Amino acid sequence: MSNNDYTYELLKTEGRAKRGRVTTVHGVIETPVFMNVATAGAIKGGLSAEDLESIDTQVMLCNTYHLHVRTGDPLIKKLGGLHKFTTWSGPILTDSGGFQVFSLAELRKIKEEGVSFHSHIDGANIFMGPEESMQIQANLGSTIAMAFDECPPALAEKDYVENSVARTTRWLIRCRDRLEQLKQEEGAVNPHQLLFGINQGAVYADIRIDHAKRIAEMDLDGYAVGGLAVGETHEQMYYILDETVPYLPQNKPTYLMGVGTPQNILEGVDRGIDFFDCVYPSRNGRHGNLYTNHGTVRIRNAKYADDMRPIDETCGCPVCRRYSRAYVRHLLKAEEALGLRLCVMHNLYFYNHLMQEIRDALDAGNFAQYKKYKLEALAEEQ
RNA sequence: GUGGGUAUGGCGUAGUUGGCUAACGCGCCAGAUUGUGGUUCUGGAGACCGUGGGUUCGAGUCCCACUAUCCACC
Repeated sequence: MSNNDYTYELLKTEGRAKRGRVTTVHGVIETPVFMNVATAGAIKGGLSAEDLESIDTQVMLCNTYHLHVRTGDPLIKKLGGLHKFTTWSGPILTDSGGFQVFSLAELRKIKEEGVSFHSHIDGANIFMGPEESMQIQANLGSTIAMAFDECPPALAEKDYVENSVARTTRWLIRCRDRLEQLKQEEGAVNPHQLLFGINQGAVYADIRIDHAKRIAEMDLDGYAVGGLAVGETHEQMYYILDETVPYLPQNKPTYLMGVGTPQNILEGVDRGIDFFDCVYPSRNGRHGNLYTNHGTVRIRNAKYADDMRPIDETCGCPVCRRYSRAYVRHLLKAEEALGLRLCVMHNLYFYNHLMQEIRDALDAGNFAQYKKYKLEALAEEQ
């Protein structure tokens, strides 16, 4: 299980907040970090690998399920793996497909071996379990593979969640064992591939804690908290993090899956989270909802038609350094692809830069102060 | 000047043989979206139907005049 090319250094703490540094075969990740979501190997909205470099992206997140059903992981392996294929040479994390599978599958189709469901592309029958997910992720050769888990609905009954979490634990053991085999096979794309386990348990703190203890014993490369931001309140999410994260190893990266708003991220960092990812910056960008250091800008609104200021006068991103609100608005209205690209670039830079500010604050030992200031600034009206 | 056509929310239009709180698209405004089933979804505001008369129980729909505008002709 040990991996000499992989380290997590805990550089500094403030309360439970962690400032860390992850070293992988694909480069260093300064944490806390926001991973940029590139589901099918590219950020939606037309961003290239070069664009990601220009907005200080550290980690690209790709999706096992999507790459499996379209193009296919065997072909990507044949072409040299996901890094060579996309030309993104930095760290890549692949989601296991668990989340998609459970949004596509009926609950009764879940069995001990795995899940059968229909492809959203052509309706083809697909079966995916721990071994299948690991095989796909090994073919892709990502830096970090995620365990195949079940993400129960937020409103699931407690006895359902208990059974589900027990199965997720058994699946985790199978994931670990299968990935170890795959990494040692001749011609493995990434023999140094890392595996993160995923904590589940919905909003039941006792289940979460038992599960966290159980998977912490497995000495995995990192630990995610999954199954949050799926319909529960923010208070419930923060409560679960308060209760659960202390039982995950402090000397390993922690990852809050699918979260979230800038506010969610500040609260997550405060509770000991290192990794985040979310579709918000890219999706909101495509919809013309832009983040600034002083509230959000709905760039499609008429009041920006003759506004020659940048999207955010305090932002140093390539978009704000050059283009005006009026022009960006015009591009969206005219359905020019460049409009989407600029909006998504700005929003991802905003998130990446937010994480840089958070790391700077942790380095300086004033995260608490920074968080208070930032939450107020984010709540401002434009 | 003559003949013909058209006048409906900011814009473009639908309104059946006159019949319930005048519809739609765009635009505008406001929400939603959290390990992406790829320019999304939901809601809201806004029109005394060019003006003035007339017919009728009832007119955006029919009649008259006026005004504006378009086309053709002189």
